[in-house]
Amino acid sequence: MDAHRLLVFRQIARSGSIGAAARVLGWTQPAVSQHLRHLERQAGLPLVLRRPRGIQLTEAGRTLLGHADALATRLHAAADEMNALAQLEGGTVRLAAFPSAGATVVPAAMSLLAARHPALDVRLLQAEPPEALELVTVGEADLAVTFAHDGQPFTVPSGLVALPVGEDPVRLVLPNGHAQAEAAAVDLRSLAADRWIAGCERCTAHLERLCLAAGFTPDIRHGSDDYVVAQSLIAHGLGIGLLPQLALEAFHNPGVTAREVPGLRPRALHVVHHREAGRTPAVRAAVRAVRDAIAG
Amino acid sequence: MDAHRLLVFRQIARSGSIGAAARVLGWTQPAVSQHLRHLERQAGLPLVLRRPRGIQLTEAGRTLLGHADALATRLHAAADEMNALAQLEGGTVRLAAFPSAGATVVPAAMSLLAARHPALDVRLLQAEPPEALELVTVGEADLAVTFAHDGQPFTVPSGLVALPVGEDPVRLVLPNGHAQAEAAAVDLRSLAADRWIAGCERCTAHLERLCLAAGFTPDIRHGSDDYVVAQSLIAHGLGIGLLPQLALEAFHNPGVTAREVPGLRPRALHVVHHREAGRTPAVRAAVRAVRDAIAG
DNA sequence: GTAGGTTACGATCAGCGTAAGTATC
DNA sequence: GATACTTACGCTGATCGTAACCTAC
Repeated sequence: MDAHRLLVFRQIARSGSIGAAARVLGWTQPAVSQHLRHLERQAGLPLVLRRPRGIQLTEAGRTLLGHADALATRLHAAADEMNALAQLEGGTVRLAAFPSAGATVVPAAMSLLAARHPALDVRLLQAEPPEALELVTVGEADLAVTFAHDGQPFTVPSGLVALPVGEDPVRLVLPNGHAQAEAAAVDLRSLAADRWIAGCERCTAHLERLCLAAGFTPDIRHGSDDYVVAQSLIAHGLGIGLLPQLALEAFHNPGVTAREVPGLRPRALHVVHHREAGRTPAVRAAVRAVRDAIAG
Repeated sequence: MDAHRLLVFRQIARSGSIGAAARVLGWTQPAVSQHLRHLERQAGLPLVLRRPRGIQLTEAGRTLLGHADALATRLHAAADEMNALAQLEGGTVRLAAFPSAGATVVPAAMSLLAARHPALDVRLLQAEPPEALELVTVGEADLAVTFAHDGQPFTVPSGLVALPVGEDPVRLVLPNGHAQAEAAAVDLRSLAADRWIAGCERCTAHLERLCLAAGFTPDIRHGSDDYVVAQSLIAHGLGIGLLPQLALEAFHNPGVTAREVPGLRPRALHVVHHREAGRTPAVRAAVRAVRDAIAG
């Protein structure tokens, strides 16, 4: 059964004659006649009775018309739904973001998205960058918000693309009253003797790389990728650490002081999605919203 | 939305890759790829994510797949139903027949049809030939069983075709004990003085034409197109008449005697249907059954 | 190398239009 | 003659195949 012919047949049935159907379709009469002939040959049955003032459906024709109507309805529904998705009048976008972004810029971005496209369903999944990339790779998330420290090679799995969406300065975090808390200019070299609190795996690597460049190996006593825990450890004088600005925006323990370190490069923020997803309106809108939330 | 492309897309989704879909379809990979590209362009959305070992559906793709599945199901259902009608594994045929046929050959034909095609739904409508033709013309019956007396022009409305299916001898019906009831050979001329019982309009015209040819005008006292009534009138000695053999087979009043009249031509029996209906299997089967019932 | 996919382009065939013919009113 | 449809046939264009190329593993 050829669906196209079925739709032509439907027009014949609705118009009441082959010629009328041809006029509606913008075709000539023989073109429509041929379609009907093919359909009847394929069905092995006459579908219409040719009468002087038009056609009349046979039993087979009435039966087929029911199917043709259902077909047309389906096709329209499909087109409508595709249009809704293209116009962002529906659909879902799933964001995977690391915690400090999930507590700051991502909610802001989601709020922007909700305002711009109320019908869009936005969902947040919390995941550190490596897991976030995996979620996108396997299709459980549409967009990952990730970071990469300066000097760390930032590569994404093949098939994915990363777009820079901003930077996140890295601060030195000291307990209130620390010797360097009020110094004019902070230098890592002056902290070689301190004890350190490390963060996530990649943050720890970044810290070690920086200290090595400054001429010492940091004495890392504790580690936590939870910025609330890290600040608490620091506030209790158990060590010092580096924390990104986003983490300090998400939560700032009053017992700690954050200092800018000259020469300390910010970490880069990216959004990552499948290469093809860059043409999905919902993903594009989400990317714009994340970028605007960071810029705003 | 192009239905054909949708079905190709369905195959892609089911196969898990464009190449696999191409193999199933017996096409090359680029052919399938093009279909997908057109579909994505028309939808304005990516439908699949191209991954190293095949494709993965996007949200739009999953949505569209649902519609494509529904479409395929419909098309199969339509084909199945057309096939059932073509194979006489379903469907309806409506017969319009005049009373004496409806009481004799048509039930026999319906019985034959039921035996040959148990799933076929056969319906009988009783109607004198002119009305039967009208029923077929307007589509309320598929097949008319009609008769035409010898010498009567038998024409059917345009668009309809008539097929001869047999003959029905016309008998002279006399009350038992009538002078001619036991004669060696009956001659209409010997009945010029009798009173007559006429039948339906066309039968009356036929009777008058026969009598005129025999040299007299019949003294018609009563008329009834009901053969039971007519025979009752004759049995009571109120007149004599002509009745077709089918009417006598349907009902024979023991008070009447039927005689063959040499030279009296039988009436012709036809089945009539729309020209196109001649290719409808159910109608063809019904025609065969009527013909076989008359011949058997 | 193998597997999956795309782009570019040529060739073929489905399908529409034109023209001519049939039938009914 | 007007309307409805079919048949015959030519031409165009959608669509499929071939060839060349890209990417990932």
